[in-house]
Amino acid sequence: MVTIKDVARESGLAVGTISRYLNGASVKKQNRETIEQAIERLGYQRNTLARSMKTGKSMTIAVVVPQLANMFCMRVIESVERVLENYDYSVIVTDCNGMENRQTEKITMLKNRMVDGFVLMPTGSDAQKVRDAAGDVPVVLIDRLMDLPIFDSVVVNNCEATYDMVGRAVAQGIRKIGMIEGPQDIYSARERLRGFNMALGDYQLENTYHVRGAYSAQSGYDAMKQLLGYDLDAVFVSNYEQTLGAIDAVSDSQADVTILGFDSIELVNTVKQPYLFISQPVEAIGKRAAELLLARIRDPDKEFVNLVLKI
Amino acid sequence: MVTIKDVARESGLAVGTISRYLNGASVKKQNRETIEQAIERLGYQRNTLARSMKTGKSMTIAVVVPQLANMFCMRVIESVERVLENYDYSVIVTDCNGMENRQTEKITMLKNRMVDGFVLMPTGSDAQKVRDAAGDVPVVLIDRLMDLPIFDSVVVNNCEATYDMVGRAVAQGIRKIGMIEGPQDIYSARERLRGFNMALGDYQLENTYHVRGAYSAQSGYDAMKQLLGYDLDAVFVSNYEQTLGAIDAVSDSQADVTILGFDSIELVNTVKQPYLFISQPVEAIGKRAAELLLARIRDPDKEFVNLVLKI
DNA sequence: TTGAAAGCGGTACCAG
DNA sequence: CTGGTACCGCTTTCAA
Repeated sequence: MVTIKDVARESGLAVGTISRYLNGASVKKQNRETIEQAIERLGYQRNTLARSMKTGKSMTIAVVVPQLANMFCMRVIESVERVLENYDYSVIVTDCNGMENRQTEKITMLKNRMVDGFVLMPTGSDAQKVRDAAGDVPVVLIDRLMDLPIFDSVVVNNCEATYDMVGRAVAQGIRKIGMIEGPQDIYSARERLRGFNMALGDYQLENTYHVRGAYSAQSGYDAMKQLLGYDLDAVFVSNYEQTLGAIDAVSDSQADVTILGFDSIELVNTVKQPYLFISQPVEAIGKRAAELLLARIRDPDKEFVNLVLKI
Repeated sequence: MVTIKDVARESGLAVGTISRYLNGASVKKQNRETIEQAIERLGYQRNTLARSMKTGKSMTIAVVVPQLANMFCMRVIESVERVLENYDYSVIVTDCNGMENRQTEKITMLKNRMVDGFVLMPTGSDAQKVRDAAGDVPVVLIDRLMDLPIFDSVVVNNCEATYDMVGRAVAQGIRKIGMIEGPQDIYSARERLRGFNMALGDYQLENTYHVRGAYSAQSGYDAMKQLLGYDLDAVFVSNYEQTLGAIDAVSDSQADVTILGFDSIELVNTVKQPYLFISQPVEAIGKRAAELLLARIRDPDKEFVNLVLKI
């Protein structure tokens, strides 16, 4: 490994001078050229680790999500990255496999690697645990809120969006609507349920049936199979994965049920059953999260900002 | 930040002793307890950066892919991670947005962060460029090969699998088969085309039409629209994203065409058109790649291993 | 502007 | 088994 010392020796200058050159401080023109040549000749590359150790910053942001194989997460992250790269931050991604203690471990490990900030789609809702793991490194929450308002965050108006979507269904003459709920320890699932129940009340809908399931296709499938036993015009499904399963179930049973769900699914046009969906602004979520994080890094003591994007 | 020195002071021992304790060397029982208490009291956490700097290893593996929002990539990565975590490696993921120079940049940056190895789903095929960027850090290729055999790799038998699938279609009486090719700078696209052409010859299939497209749904849609202008029983589509578009196109046109493709798509059961597919062993790809990488890290000078998984 | 030297938080060697 | 210390590669004073 060729180090700054090698460059110093090669160019006949002091290490400090090379360092200052590397960091854009002013260096006599002649020396600058000597240095550039030496670097070129030696193929020197700055050791980011050593640098981070001195400066305490790594110019790296970590994104932590429940799982990688999730299109919603990944699309949000791509957006986060697009913003952050403009500010010379690198983005690294990790998942915690939906396990809260793994999440804590990963955050701790990343903090000890001196990442400068976290974008977190949280698993569990113990904010204090996250805060402890992250130390004083900024954290921005996306998609889900936790039990304490001690982070910046970007979420969508799940409750209202759900409410509105039921409204649209009602406007189409649909009145018997079932629901596949998500896990109630997940913020979005709770909010969507809340919105659904509000709509039930306001529109005076009756004959409704709820089944609770995990955020997975299998669970969506099973839940839908159950609901198909009832006399229902439509079923609201709490998330993307569940929707995949639900559609499969309806298709299997040749049933005639409108599905209301979150996020457009692939091949949405080829699905036979009527499917009304709410599109989440993935691009905007990522962008705003990145911006919040940058702002927080600049000013660690500013007030928390909790963004609710209207769908 | 609480350092090893603080722990030394707090416990009245020398830094060296603390370090040795941390690394699992033998420490007198009494001292061990003192240290543990001090660590507990102070909330000490080892600084991974400093450690990496001394040891030259970071216990981190980087996975670099063309894009994050790609289920195939992510499922492979999850598998990689499952293996590597057993060996105490952390996995971080980055994408290069399908740009070769970005890929080089990312690899360089990660090397300078002292990652211990790369799992790379390459963009472009300039192996030397990757080797230069990675320095002497091990690289294992997945899914795609490059122009020089200077890396370990795990790919599937794209050519044969494609050939066989066409054979199966022929066995069903299908003879007029079109093809949506992938970008020919991508290994898998070339191999699949090769397999397809071999089948054309061996089965003496005629009336075939090819359209070349990008690995994207839009491109698959457009290509299929074109092909639907011909008299075809089936169309072989080169990858997952293209297939999504192709199915959409067929559905739009109410055409009656069997689609042959790679990877099972979501909602595959609800798709009206007949769809024959080849499932890639994502789990195995990731597992084998991780194992190759571990082996290479252990023995940097062993011969390159190029695995071709039979589908 | 530059060189010399003191660290950043660890690890590893050496003498005891 | 322990303490002391040099050093990893870089940044950042401090004098000159």
